[in-house]
Amino acid sequence: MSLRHALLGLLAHSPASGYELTKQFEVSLVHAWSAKHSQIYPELTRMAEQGWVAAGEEGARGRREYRITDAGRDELHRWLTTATADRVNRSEVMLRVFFLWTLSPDEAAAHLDRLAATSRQALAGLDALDDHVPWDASGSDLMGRLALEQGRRTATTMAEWADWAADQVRAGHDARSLTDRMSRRPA
Amino acid sequence: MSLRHALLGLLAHSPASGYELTKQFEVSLVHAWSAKHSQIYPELTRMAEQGWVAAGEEGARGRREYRITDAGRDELHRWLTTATADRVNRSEVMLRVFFLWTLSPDEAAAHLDRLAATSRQALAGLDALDDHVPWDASGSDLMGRLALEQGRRTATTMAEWADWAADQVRAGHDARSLTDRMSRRPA
DNA sequence: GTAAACATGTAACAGGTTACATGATTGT
DNA sequence: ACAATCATGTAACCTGTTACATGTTTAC
Repeated sequence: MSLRHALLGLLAHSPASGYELTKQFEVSLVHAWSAKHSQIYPELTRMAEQGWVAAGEEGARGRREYRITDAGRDELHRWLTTATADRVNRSEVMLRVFFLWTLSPDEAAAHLDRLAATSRQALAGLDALDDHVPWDASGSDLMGRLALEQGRRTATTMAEWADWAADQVRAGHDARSLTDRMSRRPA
Repeated sequence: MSLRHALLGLLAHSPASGYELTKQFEVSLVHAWSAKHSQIYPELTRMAEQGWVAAGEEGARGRREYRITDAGRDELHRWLTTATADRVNRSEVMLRVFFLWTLSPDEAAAHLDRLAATSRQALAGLDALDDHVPWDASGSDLMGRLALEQGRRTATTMAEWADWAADQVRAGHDARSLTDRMSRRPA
């Protein structure tokens, strides 16, 4: 389960309340993982029982701050260094592509055009995020910037692929057979 | 829910039993979605109740074949053409990257090297798949090849990013501050 | 005073995985 | 005869989302 490790990672940076952790999922971590408060609060309770985190005194407005324990840091390190088979990619976007053949060529090409536009919008959003985040020289901000760059490259790749795929579909529509025109990777 | 639509998409190609659909998830669709037979069988029952698919007679070994109905085709078309906000990306890979700062620079760089290697393995797997699948000129095979190309491009992007990120981490380790050396996108 | 933000929790449900359970047919 | 593959189903459990529910503090 990744949620526990996401929480450990956030708490490794500094102690925080469930409320604050929820906000961090909404902002900094949103492109990698997400979680609602209704999942986070019970999870923190279980992690405290397990000894990975420790709950502090109850503060103002019932705020309870959690801090990571040594056992928690050990578990975080174990999770980061033990190679685990990654869970299968689930992509609704790609699922749709598989079934685009059931649409008319015009509809399919339009769908791919929209996909390219959406990817470029996502890219613009990441650029804007980069501009407005006050990055410092800390290790965690550094990794945040590496992750952001990954997002940029992935969004760019998706946009360029969608352009290419739309071209392929349109070329196939114009000619007798799309297959003849498919550019395949060089042998 | 995407499972229903994945099943509709597969049945749009040809009628099939739950068993056959399960196999198709394991093979052709595995890079886009996955589902176990224990999820597929009850889902087909519900879809039949809803009128999106129709169950045929029970054949040998209790085999029951489902075919898509007109209502099912309508729903598939609606799903493909109605723009739906894509569910948030969940990536355990990127989640780990966010927390690499808790490791030593050597460990972090090694992690990114492994990530690059894994991506190149995935790329090789996709190339092998392309070679051994008997593609024909049908629309569904065409879309399969477009999706495969997307996988190739994404894997390549990930590998190149991981190489770059590992360099950044190592450069930061060698120098006083990693930030000075981070290449940022041009304004 | 009142709206916004802080702060925490529970319940019901949907989606998905693992494990349990059974039986028929085909190939060797 | 035995193993592999075909073929279907249920139950328990885990993860995650939406909705319900409550009370405090700060800023205007």
